[in-house]
Amino acid sequence: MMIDSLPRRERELFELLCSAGEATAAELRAAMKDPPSYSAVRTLLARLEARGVIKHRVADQTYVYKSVPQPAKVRESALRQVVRTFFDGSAANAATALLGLTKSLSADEAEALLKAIREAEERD
Amino acid sequence: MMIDSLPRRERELFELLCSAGEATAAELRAAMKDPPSYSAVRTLLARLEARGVIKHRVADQTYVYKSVPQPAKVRESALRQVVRTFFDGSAANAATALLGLTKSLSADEAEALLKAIREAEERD
DNA sequence: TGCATCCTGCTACAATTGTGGCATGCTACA
DNA sequence: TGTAGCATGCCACAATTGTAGCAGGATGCA
Repeated sequence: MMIDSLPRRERELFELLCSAGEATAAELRAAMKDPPSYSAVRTLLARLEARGVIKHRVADQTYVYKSVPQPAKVRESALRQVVRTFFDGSAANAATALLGLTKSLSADEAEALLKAIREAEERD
Repeated sequence: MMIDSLPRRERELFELLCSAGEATAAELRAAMKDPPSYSAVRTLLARLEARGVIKHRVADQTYVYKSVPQPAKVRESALRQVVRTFFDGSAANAATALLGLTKSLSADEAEALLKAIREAEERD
């Protein structure tokens, strides 16, 4: 199911869907850049569903889509991909770079980071 | 130039190239999954070059390709994309998740992280 | 009850992508 | 010197993707 194997537009939709959690065709369309017709969006969603990467439920006579794979799994594989591609496999370097992009750090966030660091150190 | 606007295979090559720094068609082909013919790879590279996202120099009668945009820029935009898509815009959460993926943490890495955290806190 | 809506399921088709073939040109070495 | 080995530049073409149109079925309200 690997996300990088999806064609451009399907991937865009899938990522949008991951970011939204759940969404209808219209909502997703609104979030796309250069949104094609509503009809086109639905075709793409149908293709994604045919591939088995997303599924829908019906609510109010409208399809509400969501990712089939666990969000956590998708996230992890996306992270690994970035780490491999841009950080020579070093997750730590990637994390450091990420912190460089952070505007502000709440106390909770800082604490969670420190905890994650301690745990990573223990895993040595 | 946005990387997500590239078609599947071109994107794959571009990412491989980012990861390698510089590479020839043959090297890139070797790194691809389900490598198509050498000829196909060269066509893709030519297209990427036509788009202006990669360029080549000649060394030993062979083209050596590399990314046109600064690696740092590409990295940053890739990170931002992941953060937006999978971490609701929170770089700190993404960094924390990244640490959860780390096998081991060297002293240098841990120190760099702590420094980055301190700096992020000061930016508040 | 009839008409706007909004959604869905097809169907269709052009453009882009993915892939490979072939002729040509430069080395290198037998 | 000629022939095998690579690499390049075009060219061609099938498959996939990107995009949209249209018919049909619910819903809601004038």
